[in-house]
Amino acid sequence: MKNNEKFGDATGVLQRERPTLKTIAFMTGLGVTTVSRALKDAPDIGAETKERVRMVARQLGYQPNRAGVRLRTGKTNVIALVLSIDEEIMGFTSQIVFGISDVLSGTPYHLVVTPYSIAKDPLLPVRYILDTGSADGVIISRIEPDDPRVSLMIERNMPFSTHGRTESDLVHPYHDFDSEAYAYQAVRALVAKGRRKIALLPPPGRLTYFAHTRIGFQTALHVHGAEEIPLRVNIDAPLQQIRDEVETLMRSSHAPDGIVSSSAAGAIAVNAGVEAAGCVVGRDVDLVSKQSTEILNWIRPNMITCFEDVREAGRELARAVIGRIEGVPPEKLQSISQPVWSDGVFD
Amino acid sequence: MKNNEKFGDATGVLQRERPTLKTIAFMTGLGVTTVSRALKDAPDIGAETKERVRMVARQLGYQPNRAGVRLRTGKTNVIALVLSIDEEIMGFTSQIVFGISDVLSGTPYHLVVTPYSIAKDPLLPVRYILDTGSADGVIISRIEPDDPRVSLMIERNMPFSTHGRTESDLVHPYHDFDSEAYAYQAVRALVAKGRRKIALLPPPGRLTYFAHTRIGFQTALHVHGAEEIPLRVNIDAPLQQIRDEVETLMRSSHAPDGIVSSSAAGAIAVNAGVEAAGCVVGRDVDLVSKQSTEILNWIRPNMITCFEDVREAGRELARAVIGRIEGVPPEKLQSISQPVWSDGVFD
DNA sequence: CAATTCTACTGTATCGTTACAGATTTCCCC
DNA sequence: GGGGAAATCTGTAACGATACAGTAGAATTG
Repeated sequence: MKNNEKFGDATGVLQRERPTLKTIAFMTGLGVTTVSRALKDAPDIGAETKERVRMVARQLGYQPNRAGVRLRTGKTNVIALVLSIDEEIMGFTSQIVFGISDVLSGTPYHLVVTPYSIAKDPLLPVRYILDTGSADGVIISRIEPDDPRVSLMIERNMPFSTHGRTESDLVHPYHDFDSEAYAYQAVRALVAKGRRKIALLPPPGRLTYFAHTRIGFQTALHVHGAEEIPLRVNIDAPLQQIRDEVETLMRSSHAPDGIVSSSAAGAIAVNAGVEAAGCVVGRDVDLVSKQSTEILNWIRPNMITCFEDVREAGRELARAVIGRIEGVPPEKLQSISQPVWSDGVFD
Repeated sequence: MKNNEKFGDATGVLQRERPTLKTIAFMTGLGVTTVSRALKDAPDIGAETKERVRMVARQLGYQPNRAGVRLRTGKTNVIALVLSIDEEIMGFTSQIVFGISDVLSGTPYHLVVTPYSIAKDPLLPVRYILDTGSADGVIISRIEPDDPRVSLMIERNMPFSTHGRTESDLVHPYHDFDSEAYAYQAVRALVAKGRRKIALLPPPGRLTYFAHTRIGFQTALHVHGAEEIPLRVNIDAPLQQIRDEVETLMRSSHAPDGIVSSSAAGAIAVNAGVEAAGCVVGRDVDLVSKQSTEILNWIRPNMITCFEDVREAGRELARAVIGRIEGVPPEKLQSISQPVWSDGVFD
């Protein structure tokens, strides 16, 4: 018996080799197939046998060999997170990674991080994953209204979820922050403070939530009778450029008395610009921003901030891909999180 | 011939199936083994054959099936990054991930992120990787002087690199920031500004770089004739606690006139504490911090800052593990990065 | 009680790759 | 021209898991 090579050492010394189905089969006296089926609770295996197999497996610390499963079934047990390296630096990435891990840690899935540069083709990493079948599910961010990655993955039948929405009529799982509500409420908060000349530091125009932000912003301006002071940068611009642009604006005759920023890093640059122009946030101008950590409040307590729970977003996204892998219809895997304003903004 | 099932479609329509060695073997008329060996440039394959195989492989967009390789050879082509979820929030994690990816993107390695909580056993994730053989190499951080993960991985012969050093005599690859130099130079900078009563917000005492930091700090105090004002928190404490501690200290009779922080987030809390006590950084007290983004300078331009290039650290760490995997001796895979002070600190 | 169905289990082939032990052909040398 | 080495190439088995098509024996049925 060939098995003996592996099990012949009856002295009881350290069993170094990693246990496989064969090990369990040998120990229980069953066939490998039976063991395999017993461990997945197949209906054609006797209850007592299952129990016995499970006990031995537990005792040996058996963990299925991922390569074996993957080769035979095609199931990788991998979720790929496709990240832009140009993503906001301030904790966004780590929070989303940790959020995803929160959920995956209770599953057999591993998280593979696949960064790309928006300077190159954003389709590349997705194509790679599709062509090599290297993941069971994919999470992407920086979604565009008609994102080619979304249509590609749907066409190729790859489960995925997106951080952000598209605007095509392709139905897919997503999690998104309600940027329209955010912008609307931001303006409302400024108006409540008596501000009427309001500038917006928006997301890049390519991304879907740019439109959401603008709609909320403009609606609120209209409803509350405020006026937009145009600003010619977005949050993807270098901080220095945002600062300079804001400084110029603040020194001009049409300086805003309120500014809404779509990112924490952007708000920091805006604040620097305001101060460079000799103004003070909270006195000459009010500044609203969203943030994924509490950092802004530590820096300038009189900034008006709302919290976007990116870690929870990560959790939602992970739940969504897994749901999709398990066959849940996409329309049941969509969620939108609401802005949470810090104390005192709205009462 | 069984192959025909796969290649019988002579109409030339879409070759959807992913190509394997068998595909190439069929197209070139060679054996599977030959193709395999040709692609790895084995010496017993004819030059012309190799060329032909490479051409066909390229043309088909052949990519070796990772599960096949892994099952047969045990090589996973995976680097595992083991991260504490309690890691500094401000971009540390993302920078290190992107740095590692910079290097891995030119290799067949994928990056798997494995977070853990320091509340639980830090050995767990490492043990899991060792027991399941799920990576060819591991990167860990938050290194302790006698880190059990290091001895475990050496014992089990798992290539790894560490962000931070140990103090045992186990030789292993690492990358570290020179915290001793940082603390020394930080004190020197404060003394140069006329400060003499200096407090330190150190790393947690468990970690190796706590000692490095303290040595640099105390040496500089001694050399430059300054005095330590004790502070009873470390950078792992909640920001609120740091703030309160600093505020109390600043209000006391033995308030420091200089503070050195070992993290950017810590510096923000320190600054808040200083201001809460009615003092101003740059006037009543000078504050030195290191940071991995430029954020502090945007917030409080008169903080004294030095830059720790965490992304480059990620690159170094990735190069180091890969070196180790390829058999480079560990002592050749050690590096220490020096603090880079912002303009004007030292001239 | 023979025929059928059920229950519980098992052997074989296979996924894609590579290690290993040949096999075939050519070439060289004495 | 026979022996042997060198140069190329190839078939088989194996890694660990699972799909599938059985099989043996017990239970049920008419």
